[in-house]
Amino acid sequence: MAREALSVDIADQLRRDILRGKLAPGAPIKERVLAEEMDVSRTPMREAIRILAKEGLVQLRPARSPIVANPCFREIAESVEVLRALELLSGELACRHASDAEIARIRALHEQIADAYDRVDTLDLFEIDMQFHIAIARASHNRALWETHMGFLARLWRARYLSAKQRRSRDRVLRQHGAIVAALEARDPHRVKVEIEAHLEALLDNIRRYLAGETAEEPPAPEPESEAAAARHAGAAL
Amino acid sequence: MAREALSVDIADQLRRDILRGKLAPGAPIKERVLAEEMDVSRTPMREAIRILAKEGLVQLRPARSPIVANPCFREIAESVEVLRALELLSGELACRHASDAEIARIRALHEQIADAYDRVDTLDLFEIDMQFHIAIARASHNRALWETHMGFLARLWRARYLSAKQRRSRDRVLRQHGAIVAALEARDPHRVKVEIEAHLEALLDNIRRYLAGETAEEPPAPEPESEAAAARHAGAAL
DNA sequence: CCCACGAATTTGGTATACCATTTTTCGTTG
DNA sequence: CAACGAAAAATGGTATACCAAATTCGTGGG
Repeated sequence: MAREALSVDIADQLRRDILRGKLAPGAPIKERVLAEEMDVSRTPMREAIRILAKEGLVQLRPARSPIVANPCFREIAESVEVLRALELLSGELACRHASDAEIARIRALHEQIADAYDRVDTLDLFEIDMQFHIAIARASHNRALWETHMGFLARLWRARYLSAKQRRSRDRVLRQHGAIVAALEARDPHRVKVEIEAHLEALLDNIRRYLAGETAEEPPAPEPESEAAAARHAGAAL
Repeated sequence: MAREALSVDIADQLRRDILRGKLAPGAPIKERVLAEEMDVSRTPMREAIRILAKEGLVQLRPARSPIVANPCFREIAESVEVLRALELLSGELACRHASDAEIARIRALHEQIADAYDRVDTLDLFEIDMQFHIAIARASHNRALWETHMGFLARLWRARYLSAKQRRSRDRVLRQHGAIVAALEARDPHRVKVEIEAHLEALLDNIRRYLAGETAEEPPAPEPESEAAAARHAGAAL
């Protein structure tokens, strides 16, 4: 038994393809062709698609090909709002619970970013950025929190990546990261909160600017999704 | 094509069985026997199990039967901490974005609870309680928020239910609900925040009391789950 | 009597085949 | 030539069969 996994490998691969743009937003995900391309059967491919759907990277449609999610600005902004709440909590808890070693690692990641700044390509840089933010969430020592946080990072990967590509914002990002690290080292929850908020505000600005006038193509959200149907998630239909 | 569904029906059924206690915490979920019991094939049963796993109600183990999640107090407390952040944000946004009709519906649910107070059985009462909290989250008009919020409600269903069963806490719960509704009607974010915080604090107290000395049977968390493996979720291994 | 080793069974993961619905295309007709 | 309709192709959902790993239980040796 392949100890827990072909489907997650496929999911990883798909995720990369989506985030790298090989599968454009809005593109259909045909499980048959993708399964053949990757030389696996439909079953694990199907599971992989579900995994990505839960993460919000692909959108399932009843009796239709799933498509690569293509969130409008409003949807992105809503996710960022939740991400803000999660990161603020992470920061607060990290001040209380993080070990010195964990904070040191966060600083190390920050310096790694500053170091690689204009040596490596944006995507590689962005990977470290991701690790930086994940490390903060993990430093909260709250598993439910960092797992959820990671889910939102994945969901916002593309938007964050597009934001990070805008070179002129890099100085600001670097400064903000530095400020966050310093506040963590001081274990000053209020400063951490302020700095994280500023960082996310800047992210939202970048995204807003990027998406300003372009894709007004998609309908806001044709899906009705009745409250009753949605409520099943919580077992409300018990 | 049964318009997107058998697996979610099964998931609903399983969720009910878990929450109603038919499948006790720690019990193994054998996809073969459950599939036969429900007279479906293993494929959709498998998908259903994954759905519940993502919700945190069942726990997948590599090369082992999944088991019904049996979180220890620490894990519950961590989830409640995240739930607090989500509900605080919900309350704040609801103050700004909720329609009067939505707030009226929240009050109606509150009064329905007060009404049914000691007429109906705890489980039915609890369903309404669930709807009450979901309605607040939905009033935020932030889809990502209320979906995530609903996920945590599901994850905490059992703990919340056990808390709600303690009759002597019901008066307090009712008072707190009333205070939350009043604060929402006044659209006073600060009051909403205070009241929600009190409500969740009480919840945690109840759970703590309930689980006080009993199940110290399970190992804290034998799963190492390397950071690298976990980081895949966020595409960090890109 | 206990421990160790191995075979059988259990169980989850994967592949393949089948079915139902939807979409598309092509032919016919007004 | 356009529009409607039926047939065919495509696609996702479900069922079944097969495989490999892991646990378990029985047996033999110490």
